Amino acid sequence: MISTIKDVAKAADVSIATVSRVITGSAQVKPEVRQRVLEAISSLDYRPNISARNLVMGKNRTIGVLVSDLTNSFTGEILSGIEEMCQTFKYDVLVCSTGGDIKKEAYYLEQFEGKQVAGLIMIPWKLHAETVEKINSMTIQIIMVNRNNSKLTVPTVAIDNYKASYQMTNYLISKGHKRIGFIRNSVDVDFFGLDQYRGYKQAMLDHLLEVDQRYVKYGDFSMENSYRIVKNFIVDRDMPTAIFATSDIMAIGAINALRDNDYKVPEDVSVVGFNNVKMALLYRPRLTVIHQPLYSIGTVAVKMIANKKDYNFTSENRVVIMPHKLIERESCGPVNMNMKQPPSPRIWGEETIE
Amino acid sequence: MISTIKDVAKAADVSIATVSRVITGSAQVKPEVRQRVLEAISSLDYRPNISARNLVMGKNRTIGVLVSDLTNSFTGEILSGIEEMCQTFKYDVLVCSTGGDIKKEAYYLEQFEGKQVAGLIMIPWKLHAETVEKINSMTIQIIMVNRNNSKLTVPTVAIDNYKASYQMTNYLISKGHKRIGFIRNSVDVDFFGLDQYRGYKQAMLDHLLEVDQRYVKYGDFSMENSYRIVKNFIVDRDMPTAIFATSDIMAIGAINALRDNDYKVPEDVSVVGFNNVKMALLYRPRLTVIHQPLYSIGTVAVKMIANKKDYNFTSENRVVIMPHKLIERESCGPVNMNMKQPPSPRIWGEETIE
DNA sequence: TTGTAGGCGTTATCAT
DNA sequence: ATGATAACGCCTACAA
Repeated sequence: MISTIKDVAKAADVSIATVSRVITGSAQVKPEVRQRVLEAISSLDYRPNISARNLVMGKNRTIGVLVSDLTNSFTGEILSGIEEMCQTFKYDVLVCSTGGDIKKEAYYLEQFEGKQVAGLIMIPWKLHAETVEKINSMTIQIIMVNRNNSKLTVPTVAIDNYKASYQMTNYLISKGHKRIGFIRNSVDVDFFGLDQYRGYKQAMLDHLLEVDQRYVKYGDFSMENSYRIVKNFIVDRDMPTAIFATSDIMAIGAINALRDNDYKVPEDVSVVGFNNVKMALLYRPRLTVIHQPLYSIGTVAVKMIANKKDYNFTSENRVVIMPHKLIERESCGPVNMNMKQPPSPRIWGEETIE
Repeated sequence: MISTIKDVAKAADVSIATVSRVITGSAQVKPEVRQRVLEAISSLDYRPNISARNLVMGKNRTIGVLVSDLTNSFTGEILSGIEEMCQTFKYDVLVCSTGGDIKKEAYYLEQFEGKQVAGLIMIPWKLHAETVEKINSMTIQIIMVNRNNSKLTVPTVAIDNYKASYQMTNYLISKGHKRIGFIRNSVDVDFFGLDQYRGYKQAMLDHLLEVDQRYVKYGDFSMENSYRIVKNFIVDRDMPTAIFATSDIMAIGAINALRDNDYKVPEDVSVVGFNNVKMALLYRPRLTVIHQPLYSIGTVAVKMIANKKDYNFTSENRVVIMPHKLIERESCGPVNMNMKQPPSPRIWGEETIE
């Protein structure tokens, strides 16, 4: 049987008010009484009921996190930062996963509102127009992670995707590449993919290079899709000399497609990634990438909720930009002018996870 | 301003009891009244206060999850199963991460007890003796995932690590390997590492093969450590023909060390992994592994809490065994009797994540 | 079918 | 320093 504050009061022969004082430390209690209470607590194995406490306190020390995919290490690394910072701020972390399902997204948004969480951090794959509207009209504090959009009015943490992409494209160009494949994401209204594409385009333009739409493809963050995209480059016998994938997993998919067809990376084709998840370093060749401070992004998101006043968000001043950097590793080299074409395209099975 | 059930009652001109009835559906309400209430709810944008509801219902629809590492995709995949099943059972998922810190482990165990969660699922790296004791004496329902121990008295979900390991070792032997390196984990009292080692040993014994302790090493689930272990095999000029790593990441670390020194996998040395996280398939060569149904393990853990009575746990009958399988891919081949030794061991930098 | 009222376990505001 | 007691928002007998 679970014991309540009343049981403790009875056992220690004091009022419940006194018990409450010793557990909250909200007021002085005579040491000997305090001792009696403490003993009663431990002998009865008493723990305060959180629901009751939250109810009377009118505040919910929990932060909700709404993610698209928990198995993704990108999510995991941000989540890790969120969790750590919540520990220091004494927030509970409530996690829900949508799998990218827009219905679930709407449902959980309402659930979280019902729970009246202290804040909600969203780590979505893509931003649907309907969701954006809903988000803007929510009464709870929402922080958007790594996604942005002109219609959005809630605070956001992200890197400067435009600059990062511009920088990486410049780097590729500096290595002599002119035909640069670009695997982007998130059609829709999402600024994530848009900013990255703009950065790529501008860098090309600044070097008087043509943006050839045959080389600009839409992925969906999956390795399978980028594998297919590169496979089509091979089938079409029209391979760019470098491929800029806007996620590490997509970069790996691209390299795998290349390798499975006897292209060498980076000798024949250079491939670069985006994010710098752990796998970017585990994979061989190690990926040259744009590094995003995922863990820090998570911690900042929590701070934005905990110290809302300090940030003083307005509709103009609502996005916190985190630093990124370009990390040179092994998957990118100088352009190879005489890239060999394989004798003939092969037949491939699709890659799937058993 | 957040509205309560009273506001709704006033707006709809009924009692709060009636409002409560329409939101819970616990009793019949005249359709027109019901309609009025519904309208009031939506116009006031009312959401029931979860704390109040939980308080009066005397139950806490939340399941705690205590993990060691959120960035690990092993954790992510189990968590994903947990989350999904919690959705269907209408549980909230409260996540805490310890980073393997035993103090934090104890702290969170108490926190969860205080919250009186419906159940607590633990996904630890290793099982410390002190923790085991604490776990056994807890009043809340705990489910242990993927770890076991003779001292433990709480329900557990896991695969049969002994059989899995036995099977994999047999497979290696069937490929002609006799000198098989084994990278194990979790010293302590943990059955996880122990069972796997026993399986390896038995398979060797059953084939009259010597278990050479020079080839049995302790990793810590990290890629860095297994990299170092294999590097030492090279330095010692004493390389087994196959390496059985008890986690995929450690297998990748082993392969990377091999590759960085011009050993070919699987031509020169075979390497196999354990778990089958997504990376096992993304990496090249694709890893031959023991597959663990991580997602299902997560779902089962939740079911064990939700349908506790059905499982009828006793101290003898407390572990639920999930099916595993051996998946043949590319990282393991027949033994190479004439494995070349590199001219001389090189100097390596340690692998670190920036 | 609907309303009244008691109680869930806490915290906090009064007195004392 | 301590003890009554009134909230907190909700559910549910019990009455009407």
